[in-house]
Amino acid sequence: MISSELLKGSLKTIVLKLLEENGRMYGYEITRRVEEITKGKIVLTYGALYPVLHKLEKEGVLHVESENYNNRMRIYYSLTSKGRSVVKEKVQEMTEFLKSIRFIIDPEFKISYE
Amino acid sequence: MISSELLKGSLKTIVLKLLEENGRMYGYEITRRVEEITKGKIVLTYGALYPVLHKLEKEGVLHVESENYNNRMRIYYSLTSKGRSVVKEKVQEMTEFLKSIRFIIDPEFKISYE
DNA sequence: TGTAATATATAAGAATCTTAAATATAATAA
DNA sequence: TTATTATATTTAAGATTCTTATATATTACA
Repeated sequence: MISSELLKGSLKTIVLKLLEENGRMYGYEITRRVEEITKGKIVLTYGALYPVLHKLEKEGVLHVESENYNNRMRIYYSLTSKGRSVVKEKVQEMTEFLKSIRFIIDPEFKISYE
Repeated sequence: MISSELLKGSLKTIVLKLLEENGRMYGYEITRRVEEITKGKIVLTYGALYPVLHKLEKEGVLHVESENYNNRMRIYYSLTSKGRSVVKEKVQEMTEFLKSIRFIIDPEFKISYE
């Protein structure tokens, strides 16, 4: 499993991108999906995820709908129009970051890339 | 330029990898090199870099030599034997992280990869 | 003579994440 | 039937990391 240290800073981007792909999701579902996609390598903790969801809602990036499913509360999140533009910026930035890190981590990559 | 938020957690790995590649470097040189490699996209601040170097020294990961160059103090850092094994772990972890993030950020990548 | 570049240090504060505990229901296994 | 696992969210305390700002000092260049 990937140490949480590396995860710092990328949580928001992960959440927003998943919402862009899937339309709407609830918190628990997001953690499950991330584990599934990364084969257990990235595990989001609830203590990190839920506060981020609340913050993104306050910022007008996410829209919220509470629903009851089998007597269990589910709070669905989806992107607002602001959210759809924020996710594009975040993904662009992440892509630049991935490329930059690869230049450092894997110098061979840089040579073959240029 | 890449927001510092994304950088959180990867600073140590960047520093250690540069030292693995270059043998020994001083702090200021590390910031210059990172800017050069990433074409200014990643900029390390001194307030983040120097404390990390001190910490890695305390942990026995870095070896330190002070030298005087043109009446200017330079503190050279290089990997200890422990450092050489730590950098391998860190790079391995970073590689897994990059791959996992790409699975999320760029779902097309996942399809073509599997 | 002044400004930019070189070179390191560190304190105060902000932001983010971890850990842990709390709450509650449904489903499954023993 | 009872215990455990899975589902679902919340939030507080503490740790960690990074930013911002300030301090110090020399060399190079305009």
